[in-house]
Amino acid sequence: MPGSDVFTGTIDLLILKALTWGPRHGYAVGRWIRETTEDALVIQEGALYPALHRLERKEFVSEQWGESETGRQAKYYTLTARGRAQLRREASRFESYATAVARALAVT
Amino acid sequence: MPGSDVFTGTIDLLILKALTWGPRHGYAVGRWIRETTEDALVIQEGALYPALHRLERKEFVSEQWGESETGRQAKYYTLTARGRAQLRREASRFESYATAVARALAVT
DNA sequence: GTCGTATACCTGTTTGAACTAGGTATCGAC
DNA sequence: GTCGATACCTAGTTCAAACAGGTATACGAC
Repeated sequence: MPGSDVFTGTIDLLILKALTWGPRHGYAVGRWIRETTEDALVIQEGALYPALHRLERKEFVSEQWGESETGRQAKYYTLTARGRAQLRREASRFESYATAVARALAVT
Repeated sequence: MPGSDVFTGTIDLLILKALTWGPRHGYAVGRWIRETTEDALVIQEGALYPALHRLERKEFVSEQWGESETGRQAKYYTLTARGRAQLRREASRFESYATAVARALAVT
């Protein structure tokens, strides 16, 4: 993960979160992450699309081609039941992890 | 990062933090991380020692052989000025990153 | 005595996520 | 007509972390 812009593992988590309100296409997922984190997290396309395919292989999301708001063909991703469970697991793991690190950093 | 036990990049951060109170040897660094995070973070030795060598190469820490509390030879690591600066940078990066992710996860 | 456990170090190999750096194509605006 | 935004893709590279071993000392239990 050369540049280390992103902490490994959080991309999947954020993608799953982005899909909690219904199907979204890949490009929109990336935009959602960038926007809701106010540019603090920008997922490169070379990381985003492989991550989506990875999640599809693991059956955390399913794919459907559809039409985007702009009238273009786009691949929509839908959170599966397994994906929803995975999101809960990963979110709680991230939180306890972040808390643990923050606690360690706070030691004086 | 196979098992995904640890979010990439945080090992270095925690090692640097562990050295803020003076020199510590590698084994003690690993123990400190495990103890202060109450087993939430257990750094494998196969990740810990290479990380220490990496930080040494980058001149964030320096090495000195010494005697441990148990009277054994042990390699002590000391935070350099550059290491201290790196710790500040990485700690603040982690905090803003964790905050951004937490904010995204909190969206309803 | 030797057996297990904790201490203390090490590295070769593999894995795989993220990055780099390209590529294709459509559409509206200027 | 070309520029930017949208929308998708993947081959190749990097390198942190995990895996899976290894060495050696000290100490108490048995």
